Amino acid sequence: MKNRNTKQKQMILDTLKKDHNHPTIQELFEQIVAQEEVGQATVYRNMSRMVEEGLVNKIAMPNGVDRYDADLSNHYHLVCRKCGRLMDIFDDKLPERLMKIEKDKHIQIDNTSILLEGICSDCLKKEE
Amino acid sequence: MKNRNTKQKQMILDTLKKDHNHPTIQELFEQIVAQEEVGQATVYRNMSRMVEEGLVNKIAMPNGVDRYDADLSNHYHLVCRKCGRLMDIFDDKLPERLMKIEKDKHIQIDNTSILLEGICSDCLKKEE
DNA sequence: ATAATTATTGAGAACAGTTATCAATAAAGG
DNA sequence: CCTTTATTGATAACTGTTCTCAATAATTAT
Repeated sequence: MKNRNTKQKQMILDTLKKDHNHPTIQELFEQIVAQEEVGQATVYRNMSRMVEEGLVNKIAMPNGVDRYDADLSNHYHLVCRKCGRLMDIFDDKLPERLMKIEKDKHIQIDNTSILLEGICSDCLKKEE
Repeated sequence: MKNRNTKQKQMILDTLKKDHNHPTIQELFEQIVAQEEVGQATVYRNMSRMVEEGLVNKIAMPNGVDRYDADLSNHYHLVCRKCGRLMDIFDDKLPERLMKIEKDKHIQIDNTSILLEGICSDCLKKEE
């Protein structure tokens, strides 16, 4: 008798799945509270549990608060220092290289987080 | 008349350079205070400035407090979930791949942080 | 169905790490 | 030296997160 399904938990996951902007917990909380009564402790609790369960990914940000991502596909992120957005970066060769490292260095890699800091393509275009 | 040299600032940088365990600010503070009078606000202030100046790297940890690194060479990190240590990972092919991504995606990458989570070679050996 | 059990919730207190405040100190330059 | 002003140290304030605990509600047993 563990890990019950509650409407709050479902609401939190649904909200994150719809939000493709890698929201913080506070941002998630605001969206959810607008639709339904939820305590923010509940959002914190469920988020960390869902991260443990692998339902959701946490993105540790260099200067600030963690962000969350319901997209579990193998991808990376770029935080743009112009517009501040966190963009998805997909690349199929990077995982191969990481597997090579895993073998060469005799380590076991369970999770990879790659955070690039720089300027996104949109902002680069505008600069010209 | 900006950016003066103080003995505190020097002390902080020296201490970080000697500590190869990617200490947190609190850990740094304890080491420094043992030798000399320093306020912890001073350590916080100088660390964030030194990160801005590029003298030092900040490592955003997934579950917890940021760690710092005075080794500016191009390398990555593995946090071991057995021993908890943060190990350096050097690989010369990864930067090439990232430069390829930079070109392909039309983005500008100023900084790359790669944090692998898993088990270090020492702990893997012990497990057998 | 109904009752019993217990995981989950919500509100707020507590906590940890970090930043801001401000008078005192001490670098840097004249 | 003397002046200027960046930096320091102590502490208060702040922010994001976790903890506490009684109330609630999801599951299991009756």
